Amino acid sequence: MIEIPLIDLNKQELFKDYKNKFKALADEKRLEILHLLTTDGESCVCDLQPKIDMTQSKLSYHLKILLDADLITRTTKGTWSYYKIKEETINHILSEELCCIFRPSRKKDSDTCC
Amino acid sequence: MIEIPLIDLNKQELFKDYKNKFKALADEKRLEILHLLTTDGESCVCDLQPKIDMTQSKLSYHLKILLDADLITRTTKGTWSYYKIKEETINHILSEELCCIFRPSRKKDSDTCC
DNA sequence: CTCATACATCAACTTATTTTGATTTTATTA
DNA sequence: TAATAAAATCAAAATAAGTTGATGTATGAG
Repeated sequence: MIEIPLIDLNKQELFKDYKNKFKALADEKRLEILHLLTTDGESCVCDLQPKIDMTQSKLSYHLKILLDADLITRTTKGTWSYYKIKEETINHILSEELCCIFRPSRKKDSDTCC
Repeated sequence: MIEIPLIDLNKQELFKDYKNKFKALADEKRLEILHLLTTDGESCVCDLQPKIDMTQSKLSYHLKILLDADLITRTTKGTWSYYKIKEETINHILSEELCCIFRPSRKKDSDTCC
């Protein structure tokens, strides 16, 4: 006998993906990191560390969560890891009103900005 | 001696508020509830309960979290509690691409919709 | 080759969130 | 008035997430 799901599976998959992204956004420290990456652009861990008050291992932990949620990207050059906002994802999820906080390309110059 | 915060206080306040909203969104069950309220409009707990597979106390718990985050509103009529999407908040936070999932007024009829 | 730096990862621990079942409150109905 | 129904709340248990300090692994500089 076939069970009919209460809600279709594609939506369940979508919800799971959004849940992961919202979970990654659901932390003040991580919002701070995202904001820093938005204003300062691509940065390495050692750049971020003094700007937000956090130990290196904690910072790496939070960056990994943002990375896994596809909200940022990483490129490694030698012993440095450079992190950058993934605008594609951020813009897909967040409203334009949040633009000047987390959307680099919409920073301050648009009328629709806060 | 005055400490200069690494990041200004207004932004900290903003981040705290966003964190709370993202935290409320960071759960599959709650996204399901929001989606149901989006498609079905204002509903009471007893309407929602059979549609999503959840016990009453669990449902009330999750509704309270959405309510506290200002993502939905409640009106009580007699012994019923009716919950409704708070479009103002949803639209302020989420992108238009998420409209047909969580934004009642943008449902399906717009080209920018998914 | 040795040392310092940048970063990731790990395991133990602490804290926060979710689930469960029972209870309470208020309102409606018989 | 007694019985039922809707929904909120509570306390205990179960899960999950975040923090900490230590360790590992490259890489680059001297």
